[in-house]
Amino acid sequence: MAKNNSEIKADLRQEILDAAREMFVAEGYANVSMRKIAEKIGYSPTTIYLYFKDKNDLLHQICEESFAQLARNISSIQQLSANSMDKLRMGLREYINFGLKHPSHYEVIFIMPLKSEVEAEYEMSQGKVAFETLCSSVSDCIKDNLLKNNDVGLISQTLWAGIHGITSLLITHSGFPFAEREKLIDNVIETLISGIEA
Amino acid sequence: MAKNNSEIKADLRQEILDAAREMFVAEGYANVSMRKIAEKIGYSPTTIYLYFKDKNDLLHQICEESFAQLARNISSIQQLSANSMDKLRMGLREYINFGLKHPSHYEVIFIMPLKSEVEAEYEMSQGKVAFETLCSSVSDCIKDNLLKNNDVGLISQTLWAGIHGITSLLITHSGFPFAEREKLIDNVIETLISGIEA
DNA sequence: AATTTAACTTAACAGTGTTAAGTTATTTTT
DNA sequence: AAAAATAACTTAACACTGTTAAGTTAAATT
Repeated sequence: MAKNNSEIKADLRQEILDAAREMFVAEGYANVSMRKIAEKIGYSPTTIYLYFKDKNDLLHQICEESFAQLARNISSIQQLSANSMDKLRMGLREYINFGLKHPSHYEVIFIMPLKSEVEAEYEMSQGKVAFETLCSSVSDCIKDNLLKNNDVGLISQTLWAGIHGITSLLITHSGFPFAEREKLIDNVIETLISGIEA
Repeated sequence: MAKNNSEIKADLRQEILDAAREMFVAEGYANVSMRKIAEKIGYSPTTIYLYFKDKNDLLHQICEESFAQLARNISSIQQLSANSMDKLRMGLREYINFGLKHPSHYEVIFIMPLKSEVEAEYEMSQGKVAFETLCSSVSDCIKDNLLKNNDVGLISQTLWAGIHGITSLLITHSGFPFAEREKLIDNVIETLISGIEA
């Protein structure tokens, strides 16, 4: 029943991550202080620094987890038995849905600029996995001769720009009088698909 | 030679705006404190609060100025003698260029989420002007029967999503191994245009 | 000449991220 | 079994932050 010490230690790191993620999502990164996180988990603020370099590092670790989740979601779509173009469409939609379902989270991951000295080292290491999943979906469409261009990287980055654009606009400019949400998202995806189609 | 008092007062507001903009651009909104701004202009920190409600308000006022500049830039393109589709293309490119030329500035305007109680009141009052300039450019293309859809708002929002996407990605994910910048921007614009074209 | 107003400052509050030093309990070594 | 080392955590403090209430000083108005 009782956990031994190493389990408790391992748990504490995850406990901090869980508490921080929940609070970042609920109140926004800037509005959550190390002291508040510490209070929530019942430790002193400085304990967090035993597990994470600083507040930015804590954010980065949470980003990694979320990137990994998004990558799994998109990846599982690619294993459905549908044509490559429809799977690409579904992948794009999953990306947007992921962002809109976790707006504060998406903000933290993709919108907020994370300037850290060590950022270059591990930046997007899981984010790259998610992007590469998109690339392989695009690659499948190219193999099926469905696109007018065969530069996988260029097309994938263009698609990413499009879906990141609509996702982040809907999140950060919530006061703007956008068209009906589903209709707008459909239009963005169909415009992108139609723009790269053969 | 010497300015009278009302001129000095009027100047001080602009002086604060100029100093704040320069520092926000150079160091990022979060890294500039009211005290640093005050020191730069040679007044006490609290003086700023005589001209602006709070730090967020100061940011909003700067945004308004920049929106207005962007709107003028795009608007002047629409008065060239070229076909409506090319002018639309040039407008899209001007938007992206504006963002990349003033990355910290763009960040402050379009990327950073500005949650203020009074935001809804004046949010994007100049931003709307910029957006409406894009709308009228789209509208011209529709009049010339060049688009496959005639929903001006929907198309404009889709285009905005695309150009905002590439601009903000290039700014905030500068560590990502993007394709060659000009090639990528061209591809985004051509994909969007080709996606809405008749 | 007295009063009001405008423009600005001082001092302070309540918070922030972060660090250095200290404590306590457990584990390892002798 | 006693001593030393380590791990896990806390206390106290530093140097900041945005913001406000109260105070000052000089000019304009009555």
